[in-house]
Amino acid sequence: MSSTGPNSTPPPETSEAGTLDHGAHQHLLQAFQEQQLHLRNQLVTNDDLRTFQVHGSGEGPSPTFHFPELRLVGGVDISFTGEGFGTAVAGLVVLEFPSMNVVYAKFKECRFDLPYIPGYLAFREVPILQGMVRELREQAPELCPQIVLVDGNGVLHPRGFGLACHLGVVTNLPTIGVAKNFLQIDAEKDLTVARVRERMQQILDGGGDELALVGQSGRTWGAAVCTPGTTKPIYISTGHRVSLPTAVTLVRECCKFRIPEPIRMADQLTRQYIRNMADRPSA
DNA sequence: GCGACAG
DNA sequence: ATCTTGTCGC
Repeated sequence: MSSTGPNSTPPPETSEAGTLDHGAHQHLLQAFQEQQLHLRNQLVTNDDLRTFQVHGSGEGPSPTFHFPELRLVGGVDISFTGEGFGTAVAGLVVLEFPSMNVVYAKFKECRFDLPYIPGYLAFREVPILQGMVRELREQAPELCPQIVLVDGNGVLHPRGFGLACHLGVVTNLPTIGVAKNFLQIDAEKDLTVARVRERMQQILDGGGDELALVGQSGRTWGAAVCTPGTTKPIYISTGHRVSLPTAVTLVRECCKFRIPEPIRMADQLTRQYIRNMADRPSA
């Protein structure tokens, strides 16, 4: 092929743990994109009324006021062990709503062949998480969550189909995306990290705590929310079978700290599992 | 070429 | 994501 001269000939081999060769996986990413475009047609953006039916009509701040039918909320997270860049542990937890008591927690060791690429998080994480949801349904169907909070974005994503959407569609479970950092969307040039931070500060100064993430196109991608006592927002977006207003309300009601409990527990317990793993190397 | 970059 | 204990403060 034509490129540079025969002098600076690039080495043919690159595969090995930690080597990020986007070119070598270009075809896989393209296939993955096409798969996503099909799945995206199945995305549901309105509320699942059985889960989110509103109780009463408009007064009295009760913890369960908005979601009288909601009992179980799930949370998923994947933590890395440090032993090789592809070695990780995935966690799926289920909490009781609104007590936020953990009633189910499962972990699974796994390895990744492909690197993390912004915009393609689902490519790595969906397979393992989908398997864990299937296992839960088989082993303890009575503990299957009515909705799952995912550590990553929903429609707040370059192709409008982040990890939360993807996991929601393939499992047919309602999902909400909760990201700890803002992912810029190429098409919305005005929605940059700096601008969002700036506008969020204005909201805070005005006594508010929530910023609608509306791009120049007019589309609402999600919301930046500073949960009580925090200045650094979390970025909430719809995954599947839920509306943004409902997603924001539910996430708020799951927050004891900055990160909603289901995700915080999934993260915390997964790390704990990794620590205990080191003591017992006997496989 | 440069910047941006969920976990 | 991860390297990392104690510590300053409401």
